[in-house]
Amino acid sequence: MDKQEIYDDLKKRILTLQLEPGAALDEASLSQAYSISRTPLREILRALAGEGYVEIVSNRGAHVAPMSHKVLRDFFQTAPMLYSAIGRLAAHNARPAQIDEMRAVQARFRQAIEGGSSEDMVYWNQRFHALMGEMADNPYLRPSYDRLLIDHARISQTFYRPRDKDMQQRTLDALAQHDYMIAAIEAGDGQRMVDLIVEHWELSRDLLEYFVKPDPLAFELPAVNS
Amino acid sequence: MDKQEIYDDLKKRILTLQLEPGAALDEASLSQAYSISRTPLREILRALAGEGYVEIVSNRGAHVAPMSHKVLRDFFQTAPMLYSAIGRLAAHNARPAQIDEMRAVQARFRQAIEGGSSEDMVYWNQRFHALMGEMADNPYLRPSYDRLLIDHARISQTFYRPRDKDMQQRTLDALAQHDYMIAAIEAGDGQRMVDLIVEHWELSRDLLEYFVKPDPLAFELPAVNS
DNA sequence: CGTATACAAATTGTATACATTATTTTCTAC
DNA sequence: GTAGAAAATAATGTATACAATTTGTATACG
Repeated sequence: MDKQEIYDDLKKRILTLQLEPGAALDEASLSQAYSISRTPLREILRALAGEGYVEIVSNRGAHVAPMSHKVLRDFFQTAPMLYSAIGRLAAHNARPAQIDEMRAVQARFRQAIEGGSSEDMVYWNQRFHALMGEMADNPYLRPSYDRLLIDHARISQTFYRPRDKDMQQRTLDALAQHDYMIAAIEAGDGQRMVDLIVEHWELSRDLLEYFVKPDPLAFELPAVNS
Repeated sequence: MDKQEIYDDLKKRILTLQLEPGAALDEASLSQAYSISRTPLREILRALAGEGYVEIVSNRGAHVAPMSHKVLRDFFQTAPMLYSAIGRLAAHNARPAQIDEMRAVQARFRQAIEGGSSEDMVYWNQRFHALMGEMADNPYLRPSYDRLLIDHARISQTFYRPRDKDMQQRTLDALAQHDYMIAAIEAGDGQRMVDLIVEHWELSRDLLEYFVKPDPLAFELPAVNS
């Protein structure tokens, strides 16, 4: 494995929760596992920290970025705005080669759904949306957007129930929405894209909010939307 | 200078254009200048790359993040949305200690204006807005917001004319708006904050757009809001 | 029995030497 | 004299050794 592959491998393991949120990333073990010295491994960890996959505290090493309760609140608060903005820009700025690549990724996503591998599903879905971020071609929005995608992948993985019929149907709906998105991007239709993104988000959000109880005390307290 | 100080020093030099966009950052020279070895210096450069201050290309070293024409277009397209979102959140989430710190920073900004040092002005204005980003306390929005602030500082510095009477007046207006913002944050008034941010942005934008021609072709094309 | 302190182990941080990749210069062929 | 290739130079990338910091453990003391 060269440096780039190690980098991608760690990303994938974090996205698929093979490396759990908060898990310690020991430099010595990792460098031994990947057969490189600590120096380049440290640089990889620092690059991952810059993208939000990892948190580093001075003299206390690197840990997989945690998923606290606050993270979930902020996630639901922030995602719709950024997803819409990225979607609109993607429709305006996507290049033909990128659209081809998106079709290829979508095909892989479809395969993963048919194959029933939830890990692959989460990964190729993530690749689909990451590619949309590339299409948007806005260097200011991307770092935030990509961070949202990291946690979106991890949250989905956490709550996914492959045996649940309802959830299977929702997954197929999401797959179909992806196809419509590709069409909207190809047509350069920004408004259509925003509508699709909102729809897509609501599907995802309803699924997640079913499992996420933002406040465990809600049962004992009056139900107030703060 | 310890590692953190070197890190901060490089940030400051990039923000104030002492290190120009695109300038090469040679590892050997820098490590010698700061009296540390190349290993920790490389880590600093990689951390700066993660925040958008620096761009690193494999085997070709680090350069100060460039300021292309496209960057300017994207900047004007993206800033209003993120600035408003951050402003609203800051009003909702600011903690008393942060408000105190903001007052201190604002005092320094006022001093810089009175002292006439454009470098200090840009720096303390940047600190003011960066602090607002901290107050907002949203880990997803911050990386994008901070990147916008980097280029905002650099663009301002590029076009600032300290002798221009009109520009001096606008600077004083901006200073006053900062005071109103502190009041809005203290009152927890998110909507008031958004209004102030929009006003503040328009002041800044008008100033910059006077110098920046985002699209030389616009003159020949019909004026369309795409 | 709980707490504090001193020592030991483990982990991260830094410096230096060496390897690899880019770039520049120089030489040769045409 | 120019173009191309080869060598020299200079840069970045990696490995290893050592230093500093943190964490864990044992023991002494209240």
